[in-house]
Amino acid sequence: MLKAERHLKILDNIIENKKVDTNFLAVELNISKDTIRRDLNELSRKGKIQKVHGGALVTKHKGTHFFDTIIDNEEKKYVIANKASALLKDGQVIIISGGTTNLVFAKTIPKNLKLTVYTYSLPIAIQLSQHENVELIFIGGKMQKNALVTIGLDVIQFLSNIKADLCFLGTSSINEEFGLTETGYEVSIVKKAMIQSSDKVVTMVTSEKLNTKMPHAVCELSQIYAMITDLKAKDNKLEPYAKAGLLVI
Amino acid sequence: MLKAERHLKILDNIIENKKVDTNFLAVELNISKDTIRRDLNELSRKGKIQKVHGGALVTKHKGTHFFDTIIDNEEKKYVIANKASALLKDGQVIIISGGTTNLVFAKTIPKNLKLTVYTYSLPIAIQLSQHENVELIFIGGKMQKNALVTIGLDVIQFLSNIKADLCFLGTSSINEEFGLTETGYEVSIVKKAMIQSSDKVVTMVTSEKLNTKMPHAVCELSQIYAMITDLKAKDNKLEPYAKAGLLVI
DNA sequence: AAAAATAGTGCAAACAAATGCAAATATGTT
DNA sequence: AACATATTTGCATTTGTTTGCACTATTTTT
Repeated sequence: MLKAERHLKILDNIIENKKVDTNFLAVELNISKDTIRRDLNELSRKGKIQKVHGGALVTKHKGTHFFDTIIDNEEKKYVIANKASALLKDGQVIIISGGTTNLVFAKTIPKNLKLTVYTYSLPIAIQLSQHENVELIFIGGKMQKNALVTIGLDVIQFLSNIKADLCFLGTSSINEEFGLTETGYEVSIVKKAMIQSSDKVVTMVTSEKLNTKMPHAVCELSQIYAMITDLKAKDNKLEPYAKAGLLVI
Repeated sequence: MLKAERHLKILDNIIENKKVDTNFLAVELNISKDTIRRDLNELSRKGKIQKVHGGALVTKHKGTHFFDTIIDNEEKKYVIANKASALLKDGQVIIISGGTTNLVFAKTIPKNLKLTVYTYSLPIAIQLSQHENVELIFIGGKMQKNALVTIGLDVIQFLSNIKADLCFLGTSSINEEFGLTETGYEVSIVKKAMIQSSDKVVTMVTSEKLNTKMPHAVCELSQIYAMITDLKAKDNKLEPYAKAGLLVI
């Protein structure tokens, strides 16, 4: 059986049952569990399914509400988010980009902290609208439906008029040589603008995105103030970044 | 059963009953109490539930259930929304203001209609992000937390640069003599700007708001093209408005 | 204050996932 | 067709997770 054919069968199965089980598939499709796992990894990377221990689930579990969207590596993201929250101080003006890491970060921001927050992410705006003490400014523009963030000229223009203390960037990819890179062109442009509008840039990276590279450049390592990961600060995977002068947290 | 699957079931259960009981779950999901406890701990760490002795409770945040917020007079609003949707045509550019009537309206917009929609309401943006064929532009600015809409100079400025075919206004109050009026000053200003930016203004009014008045003026009846209510078009409560030249629907 | 119920902890067994490797298969090039 | 190259697959090994059990600690009830 062809790999692509197998993938389709797996997807069918997952849609029908809302979940799928590695062992079941191995028997059903008559192939080793290893291969099934590799298939699930691949489908998960493409965002078609949500991989979990023992199998996978449909990406959007319909019927659950907005905040319950399944978040990849949620544990890791909470680790990162908590470290990030520790950087915040009363009275700061910050910019938060999109992505699930930032969404988790928004959740962990202490409710008593007085902040001014700029964001262009709809889910983050919703989250922060629950924070009494956050003055929230939403950066308007054309909505990108999949990511639920605004993009385009309006966003860039808006950003060009503000100056924040900190900018928290969720990160597609980071790499010693090329710095931050993004999958999408438009998002890369917006992130550049965010960096221009902030004194210090903090990037949040889950460990599996370390040392990867995407097509669209955002910035060099030298422009980044701090990098937060789910790893211990002295993990030797992080050594090159510390050497490059980043504050590794 | 997969662990992740179990977690979803627990969440479903908890949302339905507002609470959940360790023993019950152990029997229901056919797994040891130890595991249920571990599950509850994990979900609690993620902030999805609130753990208590013997089980767990829902974590309630205002606005958590965006799509099922309690809507006053929901029936009436669906009547209005359906009439409003009938006015829409492919290719139109429309502005939608805030409020629950407009939220219901957004829900009833046919998914196959190609529209460009400007809005400054977070819940409406979320709703419309589910509509494949709607090009959605969010009008940014400072968020007003209670109403979940943006307000202020940025909004006015943004509106001054656009020109829409139709503008759908949710309405606080309407009155033969004073026209549309609003509770809040800032919202009244924004609505004025919306009217300026549109060829035609459609106002949606639930019948109990007819012939009432609020402190801040928005516009005269003469500036309105159509008024949609939950009543029959020829209901005699609506006669004065028809006489004033409005298209009463 | 004792009894009952619930919760936390450490442990070992079962199970699942990641990794490296080599054989098998597919793909591209001359 | 023959060859080199790349991809895919299964296996063995290592590493990490999950789970029930026995035991202890804590909380609730009587």
